[in-house]
Amino acid sequence: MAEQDRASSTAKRAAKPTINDVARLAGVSKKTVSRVINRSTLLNSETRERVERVIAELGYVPNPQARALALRRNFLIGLIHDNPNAQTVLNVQQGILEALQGTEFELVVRPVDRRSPLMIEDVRAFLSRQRLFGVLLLPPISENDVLAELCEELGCRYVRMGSAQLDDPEHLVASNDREAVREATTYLIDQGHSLIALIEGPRGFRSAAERRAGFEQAIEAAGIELPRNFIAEGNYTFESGIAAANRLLDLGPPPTAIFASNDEMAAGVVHAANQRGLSVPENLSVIGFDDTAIAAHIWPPLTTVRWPIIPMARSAALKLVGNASDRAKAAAEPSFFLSSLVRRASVAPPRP
Amino acid sequence: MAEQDRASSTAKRAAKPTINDVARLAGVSKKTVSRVINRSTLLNSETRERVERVIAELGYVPNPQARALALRRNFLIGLIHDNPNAQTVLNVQQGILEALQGTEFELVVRPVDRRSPLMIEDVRAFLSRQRLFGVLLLPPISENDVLAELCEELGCRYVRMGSAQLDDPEHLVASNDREAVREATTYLIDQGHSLIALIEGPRGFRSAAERRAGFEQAIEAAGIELPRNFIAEGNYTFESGIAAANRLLDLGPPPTAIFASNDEMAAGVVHAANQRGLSVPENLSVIGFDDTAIAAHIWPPLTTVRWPIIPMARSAALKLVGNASDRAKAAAEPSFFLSSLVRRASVAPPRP
DNA sequence: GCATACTTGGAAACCGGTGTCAGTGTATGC
DNA sequence: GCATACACTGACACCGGTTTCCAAGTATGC
Repeated sequence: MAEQDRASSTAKRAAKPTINDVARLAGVSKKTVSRVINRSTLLNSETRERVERVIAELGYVPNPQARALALRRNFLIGLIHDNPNAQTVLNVQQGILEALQGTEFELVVRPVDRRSPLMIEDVRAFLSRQRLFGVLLLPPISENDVLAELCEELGCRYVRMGSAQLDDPEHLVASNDREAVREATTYLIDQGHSLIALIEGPRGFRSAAERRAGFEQAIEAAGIELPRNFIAEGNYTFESGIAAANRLLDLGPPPTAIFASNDEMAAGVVHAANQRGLSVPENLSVIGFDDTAIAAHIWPPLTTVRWPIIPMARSAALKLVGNASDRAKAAAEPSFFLSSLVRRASVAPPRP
Repeated sequence: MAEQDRASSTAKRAAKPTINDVARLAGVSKKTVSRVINRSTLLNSETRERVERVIAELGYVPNPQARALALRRNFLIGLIHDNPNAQTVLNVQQGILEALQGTEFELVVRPVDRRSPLMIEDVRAFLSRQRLFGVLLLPPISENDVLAELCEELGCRYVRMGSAQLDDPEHLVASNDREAVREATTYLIDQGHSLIALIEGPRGFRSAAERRAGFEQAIEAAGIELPRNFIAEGNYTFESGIAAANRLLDLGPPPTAIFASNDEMAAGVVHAANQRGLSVPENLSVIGFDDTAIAAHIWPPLTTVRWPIIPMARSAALKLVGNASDRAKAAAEPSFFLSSLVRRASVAPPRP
């Protein structure tokens, strides 16, 4: 019953020419056609031409499912992420697709819920079901070592993106968040600020720890002594930025500058300042991190750290698929990217 | 050479149990295992149990490529889009994935460039190569009839999303943009505005035309006579919103309220107003469209039209995959969604 | 008790490609 | 002129599932 149903529902689809049709019309064997498709060098140019003519005539396109079965691997790259920022995720997708352009690989997206206890099992089911060629892991979930081990266990290639230490260039594409944040904080200090607060990312995230470390290094280097509660925690969302800003601005004395660990939270800080009748940058300087679209689009335009996520994603994807054909090239793909400060209008010297 | 290389590169991957292993260990034939997997009713419950035990023991998962080959269809849904708004695209992905949750379908994303002359050929290559189960088309590219015909021609199921007329409920999920914009414009009129400008979307887009029609209906119903140049064109980006706002605010007299055809452009209007020292909503009222994250995140929070894109995407996906198993259910899936006004803080009566 | 219908399970073909290996035809070496 | 090497091609098995077809077992009707 169910079987019949399924059969009839596919019956209407147009029958496509197969490799057998091509072989028959060209008067050669399947294998020869396969050789033409795969650019084998062991081929008489006359035969190749004849087969190619038939292929063009028929509009033959190899069936990727059959290929995947015979080759015991498919051409799907997975993107596993739980990043809350839409622009970041889309930028990553863009970078990956740039790298995949012209190849036979396609991108399958898989958002997951970091907080779900079933997350790991969910990913396990996904990976064993689909047997992807490989996966890319986006921060913050890329920091989860269990996930990386799961990939190893299931024999699935993977590349992690993030601000982690450069301990494994084959599986990691990273950026120098720590130095970039130090630079940004030093910029605030150079502008004359000494009451500088930090809104950090969630505890347990390497990116959060790296950014905090950069902040603290700069503060320490300047010999500044900060009140303990000048470090607030957020969870990378706009709302958490508002909440953290309100906590900080209620302090006595309040900070004259706030570094938020991503743009989303920085936008929340600007929002909270506006709500309180404080103007940015006159009453409060703000710096964000990421340089996503929102940074340029709010008022005032946000001074922020540009995180080169698109090149990072492209590089990660090349590393992943390059691994298949050209290991050397894949290994040569850069694993480390530099973030840098973008100066816009949300920073000014503190009012005397 | 190349063949050898490929073979060796896959050799390291863990060998997974196949249906043959299960059959052998359970002491039954492949077909019986297949029947268990596919929940066929023609099975002794004792046999089923035995097979299921072996499946669990081995951790057997059917190979989707082999299934796809045998069934002559795969389990991939494509999302073809050229939407400039990250939040919209991600919301759509979220809606689709909610619908696909628990099914064997996966989502493949495919951004395209609407302006490229190769776009159609690009999509054709994509569709004939991958032989997807079906595709979802996002606006604005969903309005391209050539694309829909291409899907028909290639025998690829499709569902279009957009603000188009409800002419084909099997292939379309739409919203009532026109009425929603009329409502929003009427709200501005009720607040006392009569110098109301429109920033419309690009010519040739049905969504742009629908929204403009709603605007004009409201203006006409109120008996307002607008200067011709109170309708400016944008292209749905933040920057085009700034440019259009500057053109409008340079007019004499300038508008006291601006309706922008999406939030991105509305944010640009707010940005431009701030740059000119105008405050929103005191000196200028602004309404957007979409209710994406940016609407709530800029200051002041944007009054906007909520476009129920997530439920629309979910419904579109259900329509697409439901089509396979349960035509009736798919047809029953709603094809029409209501947009409604969300009142925030960017609208106030005009200053006397 | 036997014919019949209905379950249940297996053998073999098939989906559309790729890998292995043997066979043919031509160039080269002696 | 014959043996050998090499380039090219095809027959066939195989990837891991589903489907067709048939046979055997079992329940039911008479």
